[in-house]
Amino acid sequence: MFKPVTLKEVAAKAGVSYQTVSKVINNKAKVSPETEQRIWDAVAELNYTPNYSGRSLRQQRSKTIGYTWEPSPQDQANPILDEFLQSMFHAAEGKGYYLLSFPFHTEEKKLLDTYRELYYTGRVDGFVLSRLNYGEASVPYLLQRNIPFVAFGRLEEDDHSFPYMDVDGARGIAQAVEHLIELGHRKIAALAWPDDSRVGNNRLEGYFSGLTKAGLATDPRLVVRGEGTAEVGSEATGHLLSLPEEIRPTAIVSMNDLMAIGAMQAVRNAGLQPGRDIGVTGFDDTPTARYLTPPLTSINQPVSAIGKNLMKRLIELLETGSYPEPKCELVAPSLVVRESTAGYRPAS
Amino acid sequence: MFKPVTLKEVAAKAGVSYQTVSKVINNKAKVSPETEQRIWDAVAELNYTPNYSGRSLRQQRSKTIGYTWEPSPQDQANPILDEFLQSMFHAAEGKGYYLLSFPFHTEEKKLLDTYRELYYTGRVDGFVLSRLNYGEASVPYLLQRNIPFVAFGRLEEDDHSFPYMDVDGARGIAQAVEHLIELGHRKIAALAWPDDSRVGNNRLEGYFSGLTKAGLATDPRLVVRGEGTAEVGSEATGHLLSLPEEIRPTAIVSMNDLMAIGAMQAVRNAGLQPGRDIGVTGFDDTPTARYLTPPLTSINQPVSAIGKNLMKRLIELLETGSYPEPKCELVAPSLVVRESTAGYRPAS
DNA sequence: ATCCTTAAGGCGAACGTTCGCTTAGAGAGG
DNA sequence: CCTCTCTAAGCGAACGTTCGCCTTAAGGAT
Repeated sequence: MFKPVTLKEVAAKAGVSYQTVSKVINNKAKVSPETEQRIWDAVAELNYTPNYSGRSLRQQRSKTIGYTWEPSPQDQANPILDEFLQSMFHAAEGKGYYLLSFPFHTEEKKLLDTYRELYYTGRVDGFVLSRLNYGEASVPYLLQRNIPFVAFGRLEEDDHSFPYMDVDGARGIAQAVEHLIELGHRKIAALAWPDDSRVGNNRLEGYFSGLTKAGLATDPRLVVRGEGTAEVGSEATGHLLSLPEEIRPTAIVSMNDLMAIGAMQAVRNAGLQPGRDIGVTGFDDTPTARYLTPPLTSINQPVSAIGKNLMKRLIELLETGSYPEPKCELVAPSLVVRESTAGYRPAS
Repeated sequence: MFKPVTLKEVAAKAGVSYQTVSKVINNKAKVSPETEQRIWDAVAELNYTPNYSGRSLRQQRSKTIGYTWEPSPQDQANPILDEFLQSMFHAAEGKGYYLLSFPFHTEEKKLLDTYRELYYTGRVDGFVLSRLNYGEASVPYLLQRNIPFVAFGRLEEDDHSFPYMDVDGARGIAQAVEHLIELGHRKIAALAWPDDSRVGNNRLEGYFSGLTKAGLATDPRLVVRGEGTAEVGSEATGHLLSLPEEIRPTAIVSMNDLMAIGAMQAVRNAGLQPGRDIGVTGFDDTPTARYLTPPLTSINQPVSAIGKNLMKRLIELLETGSYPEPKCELVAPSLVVRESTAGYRPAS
């Protein structure tokens, strides 16, 4: 391919041993100023670039972080992927680290094998995980082998066995609930996920706590569970709107934007106007949210901050051997109010 | 970190020289079946994993491909990123290649420097570029240094100086135009991009050719240019709808979905119904498209096929030294018809 | 004069591979 | 019985670094 310039050539040009050149380059040198200058000149003149393989072979570290993620279905762009990736490798760059991405395998064994191979071949020094769910096999697998990693998301509410950062989903939904109550809503329904979703359960918790905190009763009939798709959101909302007047909700809190989109469709189908007649909120603040009719009130996650921080901490773990405190951290999302919760006019 | 298992340990266990183990592992061996079995047993027992740095140092290749991309603004998710990345590293995996992603620098010198560093340190063997535009400095930079790369997108219509795959944007827009003509539209407008966009110009060309082919006259007053945002789409459409009756368009072809979203808003603001009164089409088939009211007719790019193919070809280039024919390839996008072009009732 | 310290830089070794040449031994052919 | 060929495996070298110890010379203190 290309003729690599090596330490030896630089050394020859500068009239020193090649090990001395190495020392100068790595700032570990005891050298006279003149020699140092000669060496730097030679480096510049030959356009010397230290060879990565040689370096990592010697140092036994790859300065590379592995990351994989579950691909999104076609109708549902991953709203945070771009931002998350960008924030991570920007944080990594300054320290000389890069991000290696690799295929996500749904088959568990294959996925774990990929982790194993990447780590034990020395291609990566550690991993970033994301979107964890109950029973995620990767976590114990990596922990058991002492493979360094950090996660965006957690497994159990109070599990501090591995370093992570996560969005306080309960807090976010609670904010949405408070916002609706402030607008005058009293009967608020929730579109929730199946109860095998950790993230879903956490968010739903915020729904209950938000209501309770405001002194409102919770009603199991107002909580509908299903896959987080527009279709499910629409059907569930149709059902909610058909409830008898005295319990029929005037607002709907969804655990993600997609369900909220379905909800708004169902509201319109029922001849009602989202926002004015029925308040609707989402979660994720997908780019789509602002282009819906009406624009959707949603909850935005501080993705960049999380990516940057996770990377910074992982690198610190790799370089110092210990993870900085706090090992686990929750960050608050922020409510973005749009017209889907504006202009509510209580019927009574 | 971890105690790596080396060839020598395997060799000791199998009672052969370590070079022989290497040969067996790489299938370059002339060894007796029994010895081979002994070696494989030892490999399995010790859980041997060949060291990546050692290998790539010796072979002078990293089996890694670099990729960077311009981050999307927050309100505008990159509709193809996930699919493109996934398709690339799935195609790469089988051949033992992985994808290294790194920060995109808007500052040209810094970007080129990153390319240079990654290549000359031997961290990557080549690159994938995407979203090229006129005067893209990376292309000549890489060509001049003989750094291997492939591109998603081209620079000039008939430039075959580097290998690429691209979507035939003109063809896609022409399809949209044909579709509208078939529905009975005769006055069709275009929301185009500024003329410094190669992609935009290419797509716009399809608008003209589509009209011409159907024997319809083109009218410069029906072509509005601007940044590809919803705001611009909306304003431009407002302007188009205020044109005198005899030239006022009944359909609007946009160069991307975002402008089409704006267009539909403007149509509704004018008291008209997108689809029935004014046909609207987009480009990109973003996930948003199907959740708009009404769902947006758009043009879908075969992203996965492109990613897979590009990667396959780049690897072939790297391993054989020559790029497979055809060096440059255009692929046709497909029109996805939805309600924004359904139910048109000519006023006359 | 002798000893010690310090600055400046040399040098051998090792990180884990793969490549290509060499060699030992067995069997075949004359 | 000698030579040739072939097979199975060994062996030295090299890929480009970094690490830690060693050497040398100069200078200062005693």
